[in-house]
Amino acid sequence: MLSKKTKYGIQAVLYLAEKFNKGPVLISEIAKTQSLPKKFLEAILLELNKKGLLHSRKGKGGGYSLKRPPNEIMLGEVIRVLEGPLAPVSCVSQTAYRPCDECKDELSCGIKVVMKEVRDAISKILDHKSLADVFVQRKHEMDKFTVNYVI
Amino acid sequence: MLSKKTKYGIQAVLYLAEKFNKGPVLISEIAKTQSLPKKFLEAILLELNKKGLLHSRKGKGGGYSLKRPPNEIMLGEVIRVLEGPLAPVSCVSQTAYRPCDECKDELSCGIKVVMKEVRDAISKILDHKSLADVFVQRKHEMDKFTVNYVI
DNA sequence: TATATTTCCTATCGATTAAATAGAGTATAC
DNA sequence: GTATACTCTATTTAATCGATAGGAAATATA
Repeated sequence: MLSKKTKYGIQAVLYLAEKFNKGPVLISEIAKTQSLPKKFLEAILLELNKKGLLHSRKGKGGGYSLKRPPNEIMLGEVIRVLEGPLAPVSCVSQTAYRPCDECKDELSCGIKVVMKEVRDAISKILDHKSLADVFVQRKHEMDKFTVNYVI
Repeated sequence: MLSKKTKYGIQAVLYLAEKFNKGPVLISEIAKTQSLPKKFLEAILLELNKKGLLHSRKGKGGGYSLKRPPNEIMLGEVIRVLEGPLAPVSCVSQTAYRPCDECKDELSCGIKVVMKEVRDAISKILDHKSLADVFVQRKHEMDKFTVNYVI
């Protein structure tokens, strides 16, 4: 299960995607409109910033913005920064490989092959779904439930 | 990332799968052969037992065994018992649906649709991979690295 | 029935992580 | 030079993880 930190982070970058090319956005604006705890959000954005997903400017007229356009930032990137590797076990992680310490023999492990499958399936989705894609999908989803009265 | 509890549990049921139809297996035997902390393993097996995956008998000649044959127990079941839902967010869980409390409006959530995709992809793998399947896969994997000297 | 065996149950412990907040520091626009 | 807004470090509280202890309950067998 994704942590609140990750969910907050995704909400925030989606908001920044919405405001892309409209100038810097204040942390407090994101916190207010998305109902997120401001101080916590501050830490989250800082982390995303350090990992190169965001751009920030201090002082008056400052704020946060996406470093790349929404169609070039993948959900997988955001999640990796805030939650860690996508892989269910570290020994099948592409970005953070580490042998499992419980595992005497990686070869005869058995679950490794299955978990690799899982990792690849997750990555196939999250590393190919951009913030822009999420927007389009959300739009579609909302339209399905919206009755369109055309006069 | 899967917890040690879950990994231990998987190791244990795989061992039980190996010993299926060969009578009850002692916790201490599993702990010893798989190098798992005995007391911790005890709690894990108890949980799997309560959720109906295992069969147990107390006293001399007792021990644990799989309640169903290895080809009828799916990895997904084991993981759900020990780790919780497969879904990355509770609002897309099939077995443990619960609205996310961060989420004002599930409809306009945006990430929900993506996470549903992820959940389905994970389930497609783990709910169709039985303990027996894992065995076959492990065998194949080991054979790939075994030079066969035929005299 | 007595006893050894083995799972079952409850409680507890230390360490780590999650979620959140506080407050001072630093850069920037005007 | 002052208000603004991000940056950094530290702390708090609660929850979870990993593990262990010790006795209760059930069972086989002598």
